[in-house]
Amino acid sequence: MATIKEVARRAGVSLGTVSNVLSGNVPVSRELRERVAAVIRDLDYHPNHVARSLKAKNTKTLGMVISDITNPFFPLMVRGAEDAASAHGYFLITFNTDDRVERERQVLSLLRSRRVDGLLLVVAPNNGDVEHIRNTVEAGIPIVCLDRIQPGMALDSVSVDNVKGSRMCVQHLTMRGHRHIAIITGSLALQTAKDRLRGYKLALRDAGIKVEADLVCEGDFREQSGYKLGKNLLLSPNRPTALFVSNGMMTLGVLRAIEEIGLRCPDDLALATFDDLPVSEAFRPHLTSVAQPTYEIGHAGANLLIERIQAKRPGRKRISIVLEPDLRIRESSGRPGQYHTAEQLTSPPA
Amino acid sequence: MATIKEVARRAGVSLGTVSNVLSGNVPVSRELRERVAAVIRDLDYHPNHVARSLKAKNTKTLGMVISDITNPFFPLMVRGAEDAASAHGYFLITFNTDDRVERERQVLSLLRSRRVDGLLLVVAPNNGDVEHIRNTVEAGIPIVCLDRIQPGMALDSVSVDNVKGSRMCVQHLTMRGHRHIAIITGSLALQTAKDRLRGYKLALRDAGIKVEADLVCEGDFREQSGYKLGKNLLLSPNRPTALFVSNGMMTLGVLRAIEEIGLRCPDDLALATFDDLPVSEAFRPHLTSVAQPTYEIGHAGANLLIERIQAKRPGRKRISIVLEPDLRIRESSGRPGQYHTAEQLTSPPA
DNA sequence: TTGAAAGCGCTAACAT
DNA sequence: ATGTTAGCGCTTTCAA
Repeated sequence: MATIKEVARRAGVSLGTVSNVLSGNVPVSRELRERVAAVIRDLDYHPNHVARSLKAKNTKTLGMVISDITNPFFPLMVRGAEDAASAHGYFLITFNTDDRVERERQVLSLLRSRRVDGLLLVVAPNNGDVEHIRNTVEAGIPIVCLDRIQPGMALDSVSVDNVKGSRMCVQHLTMRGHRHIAIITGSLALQTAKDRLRGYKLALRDAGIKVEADLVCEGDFREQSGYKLGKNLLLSPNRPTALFVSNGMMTLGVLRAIEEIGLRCPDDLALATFDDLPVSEAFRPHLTSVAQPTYEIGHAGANLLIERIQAKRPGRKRISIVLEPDLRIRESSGRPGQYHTAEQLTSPPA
Repeated sequence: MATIKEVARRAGVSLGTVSNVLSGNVPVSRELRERVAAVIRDLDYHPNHVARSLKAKNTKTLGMVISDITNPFFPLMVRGAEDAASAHGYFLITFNTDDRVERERQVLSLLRSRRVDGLLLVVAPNNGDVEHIRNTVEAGIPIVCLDRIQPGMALDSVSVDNVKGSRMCVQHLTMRGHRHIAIITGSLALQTAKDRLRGYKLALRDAGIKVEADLVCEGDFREQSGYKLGKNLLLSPNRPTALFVSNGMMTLGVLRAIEEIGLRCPDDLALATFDDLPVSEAFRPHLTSVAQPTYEIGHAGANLLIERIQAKRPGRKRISIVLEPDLRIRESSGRPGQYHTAEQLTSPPA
């Protein structure tokens, strides 16, 4: 592979001149410029970005750490981040942690060796095990948390108002007349999951409904836990008339459970969920859901990160961008007035 | 950020010794080893991989070029590639081209500047505009094509037997009794799309059915084209009794068209499709489809690429791995014997 | 076993 | 406007 030296030799100019032609920072005479350009084309020369990075002490690369790209929630977020990064001349390297802290630790270490200029981080559930994150911050690497925020660690973040979103959504269920509303939460080691639970409780309180402990089930944001907990819930003697699921993947599991048991939604059970997955129009029933501006989270996150890197947003003050969720009322939560008899609202059919 | 020099100074050893401790290639006395290790921990030292790359003339990085990560077909493929890359100590950088050649050209150039060790490439529809790919190969950068193969360019590839897959699938439709079977193809600038059309034609021939030109519609593998062509087809006087769609995204569009028109599937129309998207269990009707081993394509592709890079598979001979598709018969193509009256099979209801 | 030093390809400061 | 050169952080000879 050709080097800048080779180009200089063939064009009969000095190495610095080629560099100047390339960067455009220093004026070069028309003649030399054209001679150099011609050689570059002939040789199909591509400047060695590795060498540039070593010299410049930056890599124009961002690291993005998510749980799993095959979770349909993430691709839009990644795409948003990538588009923003690209627009500013940055590369984006994405890593999956499968929500395991050990893997997150390992990934951060690799990314630091690669000298990424900054990090977009969807934290794994960690129960306070954040040494690796703290070290990274101390090493001077800017971090922007996406989607989930890390409590107790003044990091920049872009997230959604989870409390508000689930509160709106559960409120919608109470307004349909439900008083037996269950929730399947995410792992409560995540602030996101706690917040969504909090919104649920607030909505119940607003409606003067007591929280029933056996209607609150802790899942882990994965399909399987939605299936299992959904099945338990729907087969239990205290079957709820409505179910709020804290994310889209678990809802897929719940749908499977509903079908297996042979219940009909929304007739036998009203369903509403956090997340409106991209292909959800093809789901039946159409799901009432709280949509997040997923692309925007990634996009705004990358933009904020780049501003931090370029120190256009200096200072120690943390920046938290909180985006608005959007309640989309559809088929799965039933029609207005559908649920109104005492039996329907309080107990399952015999 | 600490350097190897700093570590050496603090440990009171030479710079080479630290390097030897790090690599483990050269024996170092226990004492020095421990002293160095301690300093590394204290300083939270992370070896500068950029410098290593410059020296070593490799980056331990693979480039992956796909059309669009938000297309649900790709995440599993990317994950497969990433898992394989990770297992061998490689990074994976993913880029979207949105199936535009100009963007592909640009991306390859960026990737070459970054000195990736090899490329995983899902080619964009290009009508022979492949100069940038040829240049990359000539520069000595190994390329493995995924999913789509590039005709006329002896590149390594991992793909699926598209002819066989669509032939099986359309054969299934003819065996249900259909004789008016339409196809929505992908962009015929792609070999993949041509192959799936070929399988369709073969299946018709097998069943002694003539190809009707107005039942063959060229789309572009995107949702919107499925919607539009689906709508045309279903509203045309020569409405087919069955429809084979060449990929999953276009099928989403077709489902939307079916719903808007108010047709019932499979009763009014039998539907079958290439691709079995990850969340498709939640679709209604359940789709009869040809599933591809998507994860495996990415995984095998990355493994093959790494073998090429490490020259464990030397020689000029091209390697083509062709994986088997899997026909999954479900609800959307109807029940056996469902379609048997002459009217149902030849003309739409008045 | 350990240390010293050259050099990977580039940028930028300096000299001409 | 152009050329020369030091040095980014590392690996890898080569010498000691």
